[in-house]
Amino acid sequence: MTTMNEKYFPQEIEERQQTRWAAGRVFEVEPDPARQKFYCLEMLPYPSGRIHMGHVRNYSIGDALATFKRMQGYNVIHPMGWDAFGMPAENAAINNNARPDVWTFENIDAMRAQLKRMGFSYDWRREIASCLPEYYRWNQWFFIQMWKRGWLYRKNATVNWCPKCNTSLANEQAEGGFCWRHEDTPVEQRELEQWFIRVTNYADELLDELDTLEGGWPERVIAMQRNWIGRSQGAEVDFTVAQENAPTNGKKIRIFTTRIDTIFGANAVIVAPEHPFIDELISSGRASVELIDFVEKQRAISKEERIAEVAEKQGVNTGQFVSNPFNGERLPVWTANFVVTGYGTGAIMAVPAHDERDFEFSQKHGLPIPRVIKLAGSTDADDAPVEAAFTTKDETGVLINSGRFNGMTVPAAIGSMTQYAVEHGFGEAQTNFKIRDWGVSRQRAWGTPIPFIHCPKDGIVPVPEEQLPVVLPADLNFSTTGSPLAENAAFVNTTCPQCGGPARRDTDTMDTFVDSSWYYFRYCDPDNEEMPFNPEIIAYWAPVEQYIGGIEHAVLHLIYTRLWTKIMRDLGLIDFGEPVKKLLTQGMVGLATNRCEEHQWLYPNEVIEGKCKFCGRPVIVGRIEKMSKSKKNTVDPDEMIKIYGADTVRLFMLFAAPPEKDLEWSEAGTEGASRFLNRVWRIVYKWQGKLASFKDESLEYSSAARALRRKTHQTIKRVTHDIGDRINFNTAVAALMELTNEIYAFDGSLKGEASDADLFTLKEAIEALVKMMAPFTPHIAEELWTGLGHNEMVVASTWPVFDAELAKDEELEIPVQLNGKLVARLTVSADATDEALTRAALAHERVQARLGGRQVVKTIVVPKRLVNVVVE
RNA sequence: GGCCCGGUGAUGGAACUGGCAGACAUGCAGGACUUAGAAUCCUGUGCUUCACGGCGUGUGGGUUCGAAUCCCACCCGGGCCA
Repeated sequence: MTTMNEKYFPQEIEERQQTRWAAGRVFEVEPDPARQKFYCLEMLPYPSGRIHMGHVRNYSIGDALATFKRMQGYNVIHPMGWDAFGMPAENAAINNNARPDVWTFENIDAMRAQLKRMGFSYDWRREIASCLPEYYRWNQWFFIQMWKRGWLYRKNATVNWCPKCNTSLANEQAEGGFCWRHEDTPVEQRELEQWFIRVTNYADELLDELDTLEGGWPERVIAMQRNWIGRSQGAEVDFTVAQENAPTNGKKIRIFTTRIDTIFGANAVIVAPEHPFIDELISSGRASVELIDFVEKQRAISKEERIAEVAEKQGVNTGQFVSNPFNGERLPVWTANFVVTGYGTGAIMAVPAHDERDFEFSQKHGLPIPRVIKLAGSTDADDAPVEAAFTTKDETGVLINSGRFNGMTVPAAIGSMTQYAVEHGFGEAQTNFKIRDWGVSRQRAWGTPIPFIHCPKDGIVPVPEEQLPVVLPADLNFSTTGSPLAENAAFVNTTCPQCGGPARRDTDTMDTFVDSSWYYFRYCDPDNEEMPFNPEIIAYWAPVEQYIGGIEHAVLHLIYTRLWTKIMRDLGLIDFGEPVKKLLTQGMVGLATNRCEEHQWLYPNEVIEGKCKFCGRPVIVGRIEKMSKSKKNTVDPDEMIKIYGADTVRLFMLFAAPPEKDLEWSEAGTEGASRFLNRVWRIVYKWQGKLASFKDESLEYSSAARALRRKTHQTIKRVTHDIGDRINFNTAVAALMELTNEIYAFDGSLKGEASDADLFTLKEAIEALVKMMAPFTPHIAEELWTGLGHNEMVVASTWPVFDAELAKDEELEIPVQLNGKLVARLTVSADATDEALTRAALAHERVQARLGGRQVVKTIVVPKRLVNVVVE
């Protein structure tokens, strides 16, 4: 047993305890069917080189929960790894002539050391790095399994292309027409042959199973995913091109609509600029100069940009006509920027009276705006001009000007008009999704090679599974404008596994979201060389009980990983479809920005008393923003650890705000956290060695001792609830601070020699306090635990259990209200009856004085909480 | 425009189910100890008033014995979608 130092030296004890945990292997776990498991998972970092405060917060939250659950007796798996493929490594290779693998592994080593300095309770034996062939071979294996089943395919597609990344991007990575990594770089459109995973097979399930996540996942993440999947039920209808329009006459343009009930109000058919109908017009020489010009311009702009709200609704009349299959009406065919391919059929019918975009478009181009829906009970004439689009879709809308369908409500008309279209052979019911098949090809060198071979004779042939992994060459040349992988002859040139003739390897690599779609399954069985993981082991550890990460992954990673889970289920590897039971999205760590007129953005330590350190000019303080290097509003976790120790940094992160809210880094707040730890240290130091073990039976407790015991047990109850049920660490820490204050008060109240009962009371309070600190500040808790004479580790000890009898209040302070306004407080024994409370309240002199003889109408008693006297 | 989340002291935040608004912490003020204190300990601290008291959870209304909490309208901030 080490004796405690009088003073708290965090750096010294933190190193000692980290060594002790590693030697004791206390965080290393194996499946144990006799114990209940708990999978605590935090989003794995990209190995950029340094941990930032966002990571520290994310992992401090996860670690607090992991330690708590461990102390509660769960078999807790708590792993960490590296999302190690991606662009920064490649950029380092290009700019600094570094090797991406070397650069990445150096970063991993540096960041692992930082995480270890934080003292997180990871089972490091399970660490994975997605750039290692031992990991990414299973990405390749998954691809081949999917290919065999037709879930992976190739097609020509217009892709979002970022000229800075030199690669294609998924739709999710190109929102608003800009690259997600280069917010100032507009995305270009390119036509490429690409690999796709058939997400649409799973779209219904991805949407419907969101319901099962309610309660466990934040509502807004569920809402974002619902929007993203974007299921819309409607119908497809064929419009036939009019006879006089040779050579396209008799052809059909198929449109998608969710409002077939409004088809009598259509005034045009609008096709996307990419629609084959436009190509036919152009190739047959029937397109006007204006049309060709418009189409060319639109095709160069990303779809996201075209349909952005701010974009003006633009279009050109093709000069062609179609007939409305419901009433034979001749309608002009237009093309417009707000209709795009890839969604529905790439063509719509314009119903200006009942669609806002169509209304705006028709007004601009002077097209007629007939109304076909009337609000039940409306007195508007059926042919009155339409002032604004009217989009009611429920039973209150009734059809007018719609022939035989007049008088039907909107929902009824949708059903019967769809049926009519089916019966007459010009349409069918159709469900569309906004979510696209997942384009997984990237034209990058630092990623998982896609394991296929292009043979001139046999076409696309998967690499035989026994030849996996297809390893990235180490000698990639990055000083090229093209693809380093495609230019590496030794990699590209191979032989066809089927015919043995010369063939070329596919040179695309996988989107890195593939890596992160299943990494936490691999943690459970990280060294498996036969399979991605052993299903029996996964059956024990998965699914994840608690996942913690940033809200920025609400639709990207978190949809892909749900998808991948369903794919793995259908491959027979697992027997469930949802990987994560509870999700916590933590808020960002922010700090106000500082700017000097001359020296631009300044780091916090470059500002001295509101002035620039370099030139003395007053600093312009900006609003609180997410910490970022570009604005220099960052604080380096390592520096904070050097000054305050890891425990203080962790404690501040957990105390300053509830986990899902944004948090402002504050030096003053950190000082406060540090002060608390010192305060605990001093009181434990004072009493350690004196708190010999007593049985508490038959001791006589003073009222002060009874009060402290009550506080101890109430605190255990509260902290257990705050961590376990609410995941609210800030209030849990506040409760521990309250307990500490009470211990100080009790200590100060002791006069002369402390009795056995006093010593027991202190021992009980201090030991509970130290144990409950372990999830937040494990190093100091461990050190104090040792100081208190325990040989076992506190992180391996059991969570305290409260005694309901001891937690009960002896007396209560009951507020008395008069008509809901506070007028007095009663101190009564905890078992006072409602009648006794009422009598005491009415008898109270302040109540009597305020009553002034008025008649008491009634009294309301909330048992053990309040009395309200109601008068006229 | 639609949907969602939020608005509480000087500051971060607390108040779990409609029941004492402001726990805990920061900051500030005062005191103790000290050669000294930016350490530590103690006390005070929503606003207003000499006081009794009055007023207070973005604004206005409502429900209720009682509203930070529920309902309606509005203002402001953030997010997602269009």
